[in-house]
Amino acid sequence: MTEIDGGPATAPRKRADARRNEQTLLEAAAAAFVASGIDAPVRDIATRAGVGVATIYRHFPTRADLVVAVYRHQVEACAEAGPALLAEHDSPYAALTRWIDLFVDFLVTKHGLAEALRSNAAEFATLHAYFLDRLVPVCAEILAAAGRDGEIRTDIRALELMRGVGSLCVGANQSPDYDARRLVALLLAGLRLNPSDTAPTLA
Amino acid sequence: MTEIDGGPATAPRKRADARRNEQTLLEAAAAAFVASGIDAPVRDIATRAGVGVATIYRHFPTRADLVVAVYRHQVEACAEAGPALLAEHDSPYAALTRWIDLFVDFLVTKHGLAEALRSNAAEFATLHAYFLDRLVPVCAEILAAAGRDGEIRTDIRALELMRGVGSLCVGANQSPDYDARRLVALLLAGLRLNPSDTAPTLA
DNA sequence: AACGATACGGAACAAGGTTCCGCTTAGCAA
DNA sequence: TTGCTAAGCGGAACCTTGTTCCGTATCGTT
Repeated sequence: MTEIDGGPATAPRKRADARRNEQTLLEAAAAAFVASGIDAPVRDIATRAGVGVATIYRHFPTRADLVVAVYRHQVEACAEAGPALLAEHDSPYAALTRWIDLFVDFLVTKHGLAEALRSNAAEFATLHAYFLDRLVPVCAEILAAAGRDGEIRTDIRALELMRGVGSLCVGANQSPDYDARRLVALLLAGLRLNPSDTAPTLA
Repeated sequence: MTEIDGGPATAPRKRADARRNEQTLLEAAAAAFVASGIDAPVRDIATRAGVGVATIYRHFPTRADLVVAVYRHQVEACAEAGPALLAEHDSPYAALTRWIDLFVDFLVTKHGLAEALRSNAAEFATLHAYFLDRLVPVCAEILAAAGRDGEIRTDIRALELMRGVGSLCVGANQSPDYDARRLVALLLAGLRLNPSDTAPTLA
């Protein structure tokens, strides 16, 4: 996203210290997110990075911008895994379960991310725009393939499914006896047209 | 919960103004919850009730205590509906879907309640203790009946299912294109051992 | 070396939760 | 009826966290 240089008369390339700070902030934020979830206090992140709070707002106007920047690589990896999984599995449904696995892994290891993704608060508009725009089409492609093969019902949209999965992942780390994966598996089982094809056990 | 009088040497019966205030607070809180969700600012509730903030804390030490008190009646009604539904439906699975419907209705009409129920934050311990202690056994009974009849898989516990449903209901009112009920239906479909028995359409 | 634009830090402000403390008043007894 | 005491009350004060503002420092260029 940040242009290295490139196009004709794009952004005039930021000052060196600004670029340095942005990088430092990303690392500090990543650390803070691991320690306290994505709701880590702005001051904490600023302190970790050794900058003032205003610097954070200057680089990342909303928390969502920061979150997006921190997790962009992982979202990208998840998105790219979709076509790959489709290619390497004969059954699109198998690819779907594997891909959803990746998505769940991503969500549950980032404390608070599922919650933010679920929320519709204006602050997270950026986060929605990026995460969903990037991942929904991937999910839709897998769903469509499975639908064509008659493996699953076709009356569910990708966004809807991902919202559901995201909701189930909220709070995954809050209780030892809440296993988001089992419930997601149940949800996916609900998609099947002929469930006797698959093992009926829940993980 | 508040003893009218009763037992031998129990709580020494609060002062009249205290009892009056408690009632006023419950009404004010109910109104505030409808207007702003269960996260309504303490000051708002206090203003509505015409009391100071400390009075709220005195009667309801945590927000969860207040929430529980406000919704106790409705939780009770939901709990009592369980056995009734089982009795009036031949298929326990049908009773299950109806009962879950009631539960979902309850959650989605109380902004923020599902979220609180899902959360494991220490503050909501009281809320968990009451809501879940009261409703989980009811759900368990219906699940067991459906399991005995071979309608659903038996490897899912009531608490687990209710957590899942609760999670799906979080954010039900946040997006016009998020329909918690459809997803809950999908989750319940995932429970079925022989889904071809039921209509495969999602509401 | 100097200058203008960019970026910075931290104080200041806002909003919400929680606690503290001096005052009020219900309930009881003389 | 009048006093007394403890339960109860109100709201100011305090803490935490997000957000903005502004005087100052620094970069990059001339």
